[in-house]
Amino acid sequence: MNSMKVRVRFAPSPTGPLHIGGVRTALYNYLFARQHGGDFIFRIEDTDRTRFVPGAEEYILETFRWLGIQFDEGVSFGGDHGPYRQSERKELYKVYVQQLLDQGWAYYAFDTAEELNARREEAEAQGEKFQYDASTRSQMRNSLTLAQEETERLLQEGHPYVVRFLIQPGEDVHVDDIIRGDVCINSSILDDKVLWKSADQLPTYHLANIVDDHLMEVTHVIRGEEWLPSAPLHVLLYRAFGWEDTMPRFAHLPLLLKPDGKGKLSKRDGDRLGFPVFPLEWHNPETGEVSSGYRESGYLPEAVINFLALLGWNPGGDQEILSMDELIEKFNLEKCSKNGARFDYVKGFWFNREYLLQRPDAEWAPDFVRILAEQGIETTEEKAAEVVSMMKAKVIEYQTKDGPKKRNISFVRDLWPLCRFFFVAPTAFDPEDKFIRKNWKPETADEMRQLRDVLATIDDFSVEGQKAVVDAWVEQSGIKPWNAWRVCLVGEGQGPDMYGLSAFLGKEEVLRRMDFAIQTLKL
RNA sequence: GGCGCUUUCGUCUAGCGGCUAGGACACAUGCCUCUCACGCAUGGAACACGGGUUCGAUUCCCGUAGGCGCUACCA
Repeated sequence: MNSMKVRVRFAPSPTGPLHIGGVRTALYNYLFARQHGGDFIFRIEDTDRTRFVPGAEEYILETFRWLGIQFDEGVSFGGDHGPYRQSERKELYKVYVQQLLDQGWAYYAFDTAEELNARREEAEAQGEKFQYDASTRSQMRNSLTLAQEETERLLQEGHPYVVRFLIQPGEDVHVDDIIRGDVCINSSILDDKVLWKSADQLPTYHLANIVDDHLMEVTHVIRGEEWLPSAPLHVLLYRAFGWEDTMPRFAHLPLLLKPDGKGKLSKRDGDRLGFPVFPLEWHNPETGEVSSGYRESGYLPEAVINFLALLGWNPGGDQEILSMDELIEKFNLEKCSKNGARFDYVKGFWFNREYLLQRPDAEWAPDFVRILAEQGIETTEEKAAEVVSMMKAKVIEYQTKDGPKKRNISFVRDLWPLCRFFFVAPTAFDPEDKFIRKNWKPETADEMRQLRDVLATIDDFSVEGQKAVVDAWVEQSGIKPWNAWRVCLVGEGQGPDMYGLSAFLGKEEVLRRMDFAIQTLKL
C-alpha cells in the first residue's frame, strides 16, 4: 500500500472562474505529487449540468498553464484512466450504483420534490429538521417500504427515482486525516445521501468522486475543509464497495477567509477591497460582467504561487521567498495549519514586489512600454528600462477602505503615475505647491540661468559627463541647485536623481524645460 | 438548532512541557539624502477564558466563549 505510486487529483467543476482558494488546493496537490514523484490528474466534475458554464474548463486549464502547474494526465492531457470528464463516464457509474443496489447498500426512492419539501416544512414548523435517514425512511416511498412488485412496477413504468445510500445508524465512523488526525462522526447524523439523480440520470458528487478516485487509483485526496463533514460518508462508500483497503488518505485544507469581517473569501471582497479573487480575468458569458484576475492585474505567476503556498502552510524557517523547486522540496501536509487563513492581499503586494525586483529592468520594459502606449506615449524598450531603473524604488499612493495609503511599487503598472514627466514636459506650475514655494526663491531664476548656461557647455551629457562639470560649478558657486532644477524638469517635488533624469531627457530637452520654467516662474 | 473542525502580535505564522515566545507583511521612529523614496537600524504589538494533569504549562486533557464549515436530486 505504501509502496504504491502517489497519485493525486484536482477535480474542479466547470461552473465559472476558478476561485483563488481552488488554485491553492491545486497547488498543494501539485507540490505533493512532485515531491513524491507521483502523478497529478486533472478531472472535470461536471455532473451538475444545470451549473455548467461554457468556457470554464478552458479557463481552468489556462490558469495552470500560466502558473506553471503541470498535470500528468486528465482532460486534455490524456492518460490510461479516462475519460476524465465525469459527464462522459455515465455508463461506468451505472454499473457501480447497480452493484450497491444489488448488494443492499442502496435503495430506490420515489419521493417527489414536493413530497420532500412538504416534509421539510412540516419539520421546520416544529422547529426540527427533516432528514432522510433511519428514523424517517420507513415513512417514505422507497424500495424499502414498497412491496417488491410495486417497486418493479414503478421502475418499469418509468417513474422518476433516485438511488439513496442506506446508512446504518449508530456507528462511529473514523476518518484518518493527515492534517487533523482522527475525525469521528456517528453515522446516525448522516442522511441517506442521494447517489443517483432522477433529473439527469447522473451520479451525484459523492458517488462519482469515490468511483473515480478508486478507478483512477488516487492515493491521496487533498481538498478543502468544506468536504470534511462528508468524509465519513465517503469512507462508508469505500467500505460498501469493498475498496477500503485501497482507500486514499485524506487531507482537508483550511479555508481562505475574508481579509476583514466574517466568513470565507468571496468575489465581493475582491470588488470591495480592490484585489482579484480569480487567477485570470473572467468575462461572464451571461451577464457580460468582467472580474479582474491576478494575471491581468500585473502579478507574476511565481509571486502568486509563493503567496498562496504560504497561506495555510509554511516550512518553518525564516525564509519566505521560495521558488517552486524549493516549495516542492519543503512541502509537508502535516505542517499545514488547521485553522482558516485570512486572505492578506497586502502581503500579496509584497510578494509581487520581491519577484518583480529580482527581474532585470529590461524584463519590465515590454509591459511598461505597453502601459505607456495606453497613455498615448510612444517610447522604446531601452528608454522604458532606463525609467524603470530610476523609479522602481519609489512608492505609490493607493486607495483603501480607510482612505489613501502609500506602498512600494509592486506592479509594473504602478510606475506610470510617477513617470509622466519623463515623457511630458511641465506646462504649468502650481503656485500653491509647497515644494515649489519652498525651493523657488527670488534669486532662483538667476541661479537656474547660470546652471542652464553651464549645462549648455557640456558635450557628454551622460550622468558622469554632467556630474564632472556641474559638481565643480556647485563647488565654486556655492549654489545648491537640485531642488529648483527638479522644479524645472519635473514640475514638482518628486522623481529620480537629477543627473539621471537630465541624462535621460537629453541636453536639448533639459535646456528647453529650464528656459520654460525660468520664464514662467519669474514672479 | 444539530454535527464537525478550529483558537499565538492587526494579518500570515514558528513553537511540538522549562524560550527575554522567533520571523514576515503592515505600522511607528531614526540614519542616509538633491525631492519622494529605496536601503539600513530601532520600536510597539500575541499565547481567548476557566478548570485540571505536572515540580513546571503557550505546549497535554476537559469545559466555556469566539471563529469557520457542513446540514440539496450543488460541487
